[in-house]
Amino acid sequence: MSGVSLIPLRPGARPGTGPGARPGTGPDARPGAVPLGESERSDAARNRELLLRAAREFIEECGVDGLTMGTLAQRAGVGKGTVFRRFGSRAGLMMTLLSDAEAGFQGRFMFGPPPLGPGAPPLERLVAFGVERIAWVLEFGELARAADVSAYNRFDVPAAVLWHRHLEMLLREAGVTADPWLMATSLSATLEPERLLHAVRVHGIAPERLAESWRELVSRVVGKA
Amino acid sequence: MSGVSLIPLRPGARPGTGPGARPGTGPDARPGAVPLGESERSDAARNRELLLRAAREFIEECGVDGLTMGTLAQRAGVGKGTVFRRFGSRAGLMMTLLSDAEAGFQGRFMFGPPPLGPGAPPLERLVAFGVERIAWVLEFGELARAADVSAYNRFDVPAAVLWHRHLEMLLREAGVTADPWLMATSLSATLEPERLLHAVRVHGIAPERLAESWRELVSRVVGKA
DNA sequence: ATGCTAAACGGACTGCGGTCCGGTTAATAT
DNA sequence: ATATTAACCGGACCGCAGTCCGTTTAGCAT
Repeated sequence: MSGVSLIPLRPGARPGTGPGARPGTGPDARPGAVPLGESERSDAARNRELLLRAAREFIEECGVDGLTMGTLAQRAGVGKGTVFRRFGSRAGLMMTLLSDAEAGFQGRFMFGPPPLGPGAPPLERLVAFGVERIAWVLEFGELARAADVSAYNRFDVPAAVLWHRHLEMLLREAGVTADPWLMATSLSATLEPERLLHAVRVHGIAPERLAESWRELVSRVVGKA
Repeated sequence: MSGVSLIPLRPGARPGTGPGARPGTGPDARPGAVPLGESERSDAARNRELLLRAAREFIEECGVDGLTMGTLAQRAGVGKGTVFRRFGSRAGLMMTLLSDAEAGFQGRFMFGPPPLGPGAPPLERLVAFGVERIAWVLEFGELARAADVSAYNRFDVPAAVLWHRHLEMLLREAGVTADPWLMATSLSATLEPERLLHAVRVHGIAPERLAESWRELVSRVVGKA
């Protein structure tokens, strides 16, 4: 429970107010991006912590799918409106819950030691990225699935954009000249939580096999098969 | 409005009764797979046609997202329960609406003329499959998106299993020995309606560019770059 | 025609995500 | 201490997907 995302998962800058908050209605109105540095009222901060703690407890007991916004509000002893003001939506809540894990992953592939971080050859970094991501999804995928907002803009969440750019950059460095943007899109698709979880849970695919297939795929894509 | 799926989109054999119908409760109970050949009561058939017609009209006017089950029932002049008994769920309704287009696509890649159908070299068939699929998604993707049931088993819908097997077979024929099953999974992921639609609608990617990238991808995967 | 029964019908009902708005309170200025 | 006010609070409310169950009816046997 510490650290803030290097790149936030959600567009809104503040950890509390999500994009779901109504724009421009009533005194609560606040533009999506706050100038940063604005502080939170003490009761708001207290309730946020209360809610996050309650949410984690509840998920521990009943699983991600068992958590409803109403129950959470009740359990935390606050009104339902408060939950939605803080997190914008159920997906927003899940993103907040994920933000530490996400920040850790981002930190490792951007600044960490090779081969995941900078310093290794691009192909090795690509392989490491996928392998690490697969492990990450196996650990946090349930939450990640619940954090997927249903609209298209699921791919425009800052974290997703960051992974995509990272993949695209590595592809370019590896010498892929044929539409690296779309190639990165295809690679991202391969690493989607829903599919990965399905392969493991329903078809009993071993994680190592996923990793090996990823290695094969990226090797062929960069032409070093 | 003719023709029935070669491989149904939904597990239930009958065009009406979906998997969502409660199993074993009350007189309506009917096992998922009916022995086939069982006939439909005339009022049921009439209402099904009524509902499908109304649904198509409504979608024409208000778009897929504008269609709610309650409104549809009202518009067709039947009860809400009837809509759900017929189609099981909103996703089931959408699948039914898609079934003609889906059957057409299936027929073309399984029995149609090369290069999509049998007769062409596997790589060419792979390329054709993706290109055709991209065009299909651009036409029916909105409906396909709404037909995606939210659970994992979205990938276990018969039609999805069929595409997957088709891709896997072509990969094997093309000489891919490294885990064709997972490779087919990655390729399927690339062709998902949600991502394709996002690329086109949000990022303004031209369909030809999608097709070209697909060609590049499969070429590299089969090692004929 | 009449009676029987399984299937179909329909609308009230539940639970959930998400919104609204009148009342409350923390922070600041005086 | 007191006044001011912007932010926050809470729970009633809405629309929608999906379920339940008492009622009706098509199809068939007599």
